[in-house]
Amino acid sequence: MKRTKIKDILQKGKANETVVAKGWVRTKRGSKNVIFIALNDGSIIHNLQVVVDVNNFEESLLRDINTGAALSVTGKLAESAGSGQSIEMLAEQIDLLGGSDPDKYPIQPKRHTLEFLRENAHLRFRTNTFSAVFRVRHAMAFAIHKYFNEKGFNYLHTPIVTASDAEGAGQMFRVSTLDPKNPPLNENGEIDYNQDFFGKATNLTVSGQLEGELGALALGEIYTFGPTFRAENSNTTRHLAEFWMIEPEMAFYDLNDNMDLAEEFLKYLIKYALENCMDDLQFLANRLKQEEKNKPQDQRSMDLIEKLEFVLNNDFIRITYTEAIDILKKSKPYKKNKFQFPVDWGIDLQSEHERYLVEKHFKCPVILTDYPKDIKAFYMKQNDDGKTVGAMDVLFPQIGEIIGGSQREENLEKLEKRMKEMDIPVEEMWWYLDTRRFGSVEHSGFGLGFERFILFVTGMGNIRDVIPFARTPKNAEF
RNA sequence: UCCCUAGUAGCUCAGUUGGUUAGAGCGGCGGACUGUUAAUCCGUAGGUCGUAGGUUCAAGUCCUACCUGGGGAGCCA
Repeated sequence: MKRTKIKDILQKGKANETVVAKGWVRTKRGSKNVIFIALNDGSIIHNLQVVVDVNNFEESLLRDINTGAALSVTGKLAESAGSGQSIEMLAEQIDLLGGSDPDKYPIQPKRHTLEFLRENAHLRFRTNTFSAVFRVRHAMAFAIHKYFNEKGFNYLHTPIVTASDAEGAGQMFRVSTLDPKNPPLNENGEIDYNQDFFGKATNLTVSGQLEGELGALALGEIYTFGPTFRAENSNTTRHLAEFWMIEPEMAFYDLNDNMDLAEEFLKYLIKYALENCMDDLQFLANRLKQEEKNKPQDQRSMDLIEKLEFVLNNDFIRITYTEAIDILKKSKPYKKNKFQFPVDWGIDLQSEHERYLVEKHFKCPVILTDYPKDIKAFYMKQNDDGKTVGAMDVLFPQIGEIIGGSQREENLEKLEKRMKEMDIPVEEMWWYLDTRRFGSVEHSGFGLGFERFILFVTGMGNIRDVIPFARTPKNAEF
């Protein structure tokens, strides 16, 4: 007999039907004559309650059914006599597929801290919280492809190994096959990368954007969705050394089109989550409530599902950097000297400023546009005022910058001039500049940090808990 | 990288101004219980107090360095 997934049993199973369920034991409890096993197979957050008449089974088998063990159970479904579930299974045959020593299995049937589970990342999928998080993560990855496919975007695979160090997005991981103990040297005594695998120094990508632009300026609209690597020594709840990024790039889009797309895209994903992941979201919402119940009222976050619905049903606020500086200068914390960092036109906004705008002033996602050119990348569209560029950052409560994007400078002379000003090697970037030489058009794009978005949707607090195996400074276990 | 903070049983933590044999809850194990919901009740085992130095008659407790975790900041997605 084929196995039936527990999701299907719980949602479609009928009394008196005989089925086979396979899964892992969450808890076992019971008395002299009857034992209850909570069985979970990852298909849904809920467990199947297996009812075992002790007299029908070998004592040694029952002894081996411990938390974490894998079972195949055949039995008849029945309306539950207990109150926690509507349907349950009366076991007729139980096979122990894989035992689990209760003395050594780290995941106990009790509350664990997220820190402990992070150190047991190989087994944390077996908890309610992490199975919920990773089902939601999957659903969001799927919805991303679905959204772009429906809009006629092409999924473009940009390279993971790159020779370009001009992307300007931070420190890179070197990729090399040279002997680290005895690398070949050139006349100047420097490492001779001509002898390396690719004949030049190469790194892991920090962004697929530049290659993405090449695709967009022919295919029209493309997006990338792949791993991204930054060798920054960042130790925060929202940075990873290896993370996944979605980067759409569109020809014939100006900054407003870009913002419209970003907003529509985020709302599409949130709607998809609400329509397809309700069980998991409900669980995560409760988890968050439990976690925060000891906090004072004003420090608790909004109910997760209410928060998602709020973002879905409200327009994002769109203001310029200049207007934001104005608002900050008129704000209470500014006047009372509560900000730690200065607020002045031309300097980048600090976390505290962004949080004030999003969480206190507007209480809504905010898109900031038209930043001073000196704090933004070389490729951004230079505005007519000569001072600002057509950048846009989407700021979310708690997470901060979730999207960073811009209209791209399509004018060859302006772009080359800016590159020289910022010491970007123009000659090496000949392939990028060719798009401006031949049929250059207005175009735009942005990058969405996938894990930051998953933080928002799941209500989790640490980015290391929304990626299966986190890579952070001093940590590449598993 | 900087600032703050923590490291005591499998897990979560308590351990007073340094002072005899280091505690609890949960989990594990054994037992009880005619259907439980992270079951309940009784019993039981389990600890080089992060590592290395130092101060002291005496260090889980004080000092120094290092390692690791957590929070915040910077860099950014």
